[in-house]
Amino acid sequence: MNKMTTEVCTIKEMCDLYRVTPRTLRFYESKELLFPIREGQRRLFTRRDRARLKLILQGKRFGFSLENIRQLLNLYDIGDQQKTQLAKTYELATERLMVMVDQKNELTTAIQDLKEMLQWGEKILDSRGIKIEKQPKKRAGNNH
Amino acid sequence: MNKMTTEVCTIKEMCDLYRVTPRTLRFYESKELLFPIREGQRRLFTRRDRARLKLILQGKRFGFSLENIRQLLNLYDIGDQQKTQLAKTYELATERLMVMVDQKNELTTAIQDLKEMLQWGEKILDSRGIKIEKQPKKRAGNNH
DNA sequence: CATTACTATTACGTTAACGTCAACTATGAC
DNA sequence: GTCATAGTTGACGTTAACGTAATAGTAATG
Repeated sequence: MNKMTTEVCTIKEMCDLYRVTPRTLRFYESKELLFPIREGQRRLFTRRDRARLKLILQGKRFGFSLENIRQLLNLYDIGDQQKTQLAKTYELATERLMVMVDQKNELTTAIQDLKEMLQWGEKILDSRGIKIEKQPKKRAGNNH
Repeated sequence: MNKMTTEVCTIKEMCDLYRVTPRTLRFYESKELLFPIREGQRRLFTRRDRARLKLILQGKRFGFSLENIRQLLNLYDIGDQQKTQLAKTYELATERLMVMVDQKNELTTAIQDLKEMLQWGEKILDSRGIKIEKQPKKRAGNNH
């Protein structure tokens, strides 16, 4: 239609933009999460695909399964047409939120329990004159 | 030795005591997490096995992998003999704790983000006159 | 003796989300 | 032509922690 090639991007550009692998994008397409158009054989990802991918990655952060995300994206697409769809999306998100809150609570108590065990261990070690090396603030983003 | 059959218990008794399946116990044995003695073919779980199983289940709560738990149990068994082993256990637990804290933080922000999305959704739904059914406080501990 | 209740071993199935590899195709540079 | 680069499809591999048969043995009970 026009020359704005930034309207679509290749698989590699997508990978660089969103830090995913080609395999991931093809996988998402096979799962009907993305619908890149084809230029011959090649995939070209549109603005819509980019928007969807953003939502997919967000969804993963929230712990939704890909299948769940697919459903949510479909509801999104239908959009305003059916009110009930929006409510359904809301409901799914609410359920997910409750699960996450539960997980957080479990994690909180588990952390507490483990901390107590560690304190107990410190006493034992200390009573035997073993020194505890305090971890030197492990660096995040360590490339192996 | 004596008549106290409560010293050891059968696989079924173990299952009832710790709410696991026979498959799980056999699996743990195959992974060298448990070492039941044999009466002919049958497995008999000793006090030691019960203690280990308790620790295994605790470890799972903390998110340790079974392989990790196996190593920890081995260190436990060796016990006082080698000081370094205790320190190693302590170290592993500390690492695990840090991972858990990270997870909790991620979960906390994810929850926050999702809550914001939900509030946004509520406004949209509200502006369209769609009523939101507040979940009737889902019951925890629901035995299916 | 037959049935029922447990148990054992072996081995393949499950789930999610990709990774890895092989074999091919298409395109542009030189 | 041919080398390099990027892309494609297809299919099998991976990981964890068991689940699920299928088959067989053993023991107590009626």
